[in-house]
Amino acid sequence: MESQDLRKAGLKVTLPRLKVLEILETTDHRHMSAEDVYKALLEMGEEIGLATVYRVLTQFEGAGLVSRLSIDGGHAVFELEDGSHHDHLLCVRCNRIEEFVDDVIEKRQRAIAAEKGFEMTDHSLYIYGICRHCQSS
Amino acid sequence: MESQDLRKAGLKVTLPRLKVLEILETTDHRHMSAEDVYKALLEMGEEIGLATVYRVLTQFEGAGLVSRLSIDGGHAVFELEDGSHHDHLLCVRCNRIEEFVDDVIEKRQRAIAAEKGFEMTDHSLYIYGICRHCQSS
DNA sequence: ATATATATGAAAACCTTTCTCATTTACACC
DNA sequence: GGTGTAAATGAGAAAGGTTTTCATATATAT
Ligand SMILES: [Mn+2]
Ligand SMILES: [Mn+2]
Ligand SMILES: [Zn+2]
Ligand SMILES: [Zn+2]
Repeated sequence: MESQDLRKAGLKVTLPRLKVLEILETTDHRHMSAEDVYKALLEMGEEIGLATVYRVLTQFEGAGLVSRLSIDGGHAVFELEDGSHHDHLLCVRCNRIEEFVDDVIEKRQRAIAAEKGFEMTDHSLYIYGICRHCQSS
Repeated sequence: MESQDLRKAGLKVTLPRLKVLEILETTDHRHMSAEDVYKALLEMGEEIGLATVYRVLTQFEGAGLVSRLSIDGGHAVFELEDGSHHDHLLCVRCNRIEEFVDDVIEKRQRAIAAEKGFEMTDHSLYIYGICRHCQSS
């Protein structure tokens, strides 16, 4: 019952919010831009404004329901938050996104921040490359 | 003699290009946005268009003379290329940028790409935090 | 010196994201 | 179930960084 998730986050339960959540939960593209979500909703026959999609996604991010990736050069994609941190591999040919977790890297990052006297608040790591699928074509 | 660098890159030797190069070589802010470079040139009394600065920096990037960092949220900064790869720590309070190299992380990235079947072409890693200077204030 | 391909500056266009504001809606309360 | 009020919405304008357009100027080969 996702209405509860919204209430818990202090957000009123509105149709646009439920619909955005529904898209994120049912898509097979785990990582979607605001535009992607917007278009998916239009195709579903929903009437929604793009500004609302941006607002709702930003609110969801604030509520910890989704997380935002800032892909190279001002283009954000969103994904449902699953509680576990991970980083991303991006195919430069087809834009496929894969996920990974690496404890060695996570630990080294903390060590580097400490060495440099930084109180680490966050990090972003993207590996770019050509995915298996695109190599054979 | 930086004229040679330009010629080697197949770029005509023009005043705007020489001046942008000069700024990058003499600034004490190793990482500068296009706007930073533009303003520095205006203060020097140079007449140059912002579009030219963007163009020249992009050409320099193509020629391997500078590298571009895409900071979180559509704002690029440039630095003179020194041949050696490094990653960055960014202070979220004062925007200070520090550099680091970590071979363990570099190696793990290659291993992860290989595991996932990616032919790695590049990567980007930013550690965000509060710098030493900003912690005591 | 001349010709020609290339570079420049100013302004307009671009693209993603945010803001404004008039209108609609959710929900607490009676 | 109505009502009031604060919050949410949609349309379009605005923002902010970057790129494009196009007429003019410049570098370089001959
Ligand atoms: Mn992900
Ligand atoms: Mn650097
Ligand atoms: Zn691919
Ligand atoms: Zn700082």
